[in-house]
Amino acid sequence: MTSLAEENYLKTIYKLQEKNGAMVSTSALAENLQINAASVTDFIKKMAAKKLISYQKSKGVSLTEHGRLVALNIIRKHRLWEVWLVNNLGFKWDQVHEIAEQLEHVISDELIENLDKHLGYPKADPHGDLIPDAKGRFIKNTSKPLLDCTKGDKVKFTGVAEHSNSFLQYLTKSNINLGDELLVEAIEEFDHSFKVKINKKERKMLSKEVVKNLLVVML
Amino acid sequence: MTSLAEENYLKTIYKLQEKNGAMVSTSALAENLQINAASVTDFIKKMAAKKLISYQKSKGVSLTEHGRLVALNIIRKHRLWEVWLVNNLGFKWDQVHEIAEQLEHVISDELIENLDKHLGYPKADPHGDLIPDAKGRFIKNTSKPLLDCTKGDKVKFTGVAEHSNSFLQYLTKSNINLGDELLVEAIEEFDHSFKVKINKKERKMLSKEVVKNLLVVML
DNA sequence: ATACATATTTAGGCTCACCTAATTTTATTT
DNA sequence: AAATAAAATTAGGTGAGCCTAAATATGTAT
Repeated sequence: MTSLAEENYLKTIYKLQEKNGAMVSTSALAENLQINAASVTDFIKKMAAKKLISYQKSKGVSLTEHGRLVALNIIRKHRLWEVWLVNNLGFKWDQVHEIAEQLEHVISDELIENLDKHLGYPKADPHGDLIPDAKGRFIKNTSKPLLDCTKGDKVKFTGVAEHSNSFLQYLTKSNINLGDELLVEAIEEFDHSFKVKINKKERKMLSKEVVKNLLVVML
Repeated sequence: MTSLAEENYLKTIYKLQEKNGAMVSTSALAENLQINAASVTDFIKKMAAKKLISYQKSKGVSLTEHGRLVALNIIRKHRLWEVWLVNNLGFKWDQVHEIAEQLEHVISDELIENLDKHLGYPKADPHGDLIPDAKGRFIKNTSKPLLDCTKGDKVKFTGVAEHSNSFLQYLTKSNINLGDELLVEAIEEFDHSFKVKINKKERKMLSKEVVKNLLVVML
């Protein structure tokens, strides 16, 4: 029903809408999909005709309710596959994105439901991103950037706001892992770096750039 | 490197070569791929140019060594995924083909090696078809059709020569499963049907059409 | 060997998802 | 408000992988 290209457009529009609000521009789409803007204009017209998105000429696109559900289904599949790759196949969290980008397009509702069951109905993927259910619903998310915390806060590291391999690998080699307890011992006023205690053991300095991208929940 | 279409052609050529000998005709390919013969002619020319197959005009095609290795790699992936679907996700042997047809095209050597390991390096898929290793090598296959057995033979059911859902479902509802021990108690001369004892318990009559498609090894 | 049937190839065309170059629209600066 | 820059669209074109219809080659029966 929806082609590979359509699925990739929908997923990208969804993510850009999450990040920047309602309307997604042609150029933002082109940039993120690595496709020429002229091609994007072409394609979004066809998607609008299929009622996957609504398109206002020169103003950008947004997902229709239908398009949103299709996008969430792809995201659901992507994240479930990532869980499987990490938990069952021994991949690291910085190795699974590309593979999941392929697996997410495999079509079989039964496969996905069986996979979900097999994995124990996980609520989040290896990066802490929440996994929507088959109807596109998320559990409530109470996480926020560590940056928003203050001295003395005790929190749990539950996700990342930045998914680049360099950031993920930085965390891995710093031995900071999902689920770790972080205690904010001090915040340097000058550069907004944090001194944190990890799992009641190690102390670490984290730059503002890092704490901005660590998502945590209060303990 | 190889496209989805190329992979499907290679796989189909491999299977037809296995079944009918060296040369595969345009029409056989067209029929099996459900593609118009004219399109096939077109496509095989391009594949020959890429040295995936050798093509003699109006005579048919055969795999080059390179093409054969690519084909075996797809088959390897297909069969490993089938094992996973049945052993880990709870699918039945008649439900996995279509899903594996999609999964087999996912590209990641590391994924396949990790999957192989995760599954415990299986030697055969849920239908008893042997799984080639990463270099395209099979273990030696000693199976033969039950039809070739004689009265008194005690054998193990290890595979099927016919993969249609109707045959697989017939076996399932007859409670005949891979690994079962079969004892040939009698062979009816008239219609070549077999009377067999299954797992030292049940007796069953099996038509010639059935015994022809049951692959067994001597015990 | 000729006629006929079947298989294969050639020729021309289509859709999908992309492209470049040129044009138009929108936003920003002066 | 006019000039300029940036974004978006239009127009025309490409390759992959398919199609139909027509032409040619191959195989079989008489």
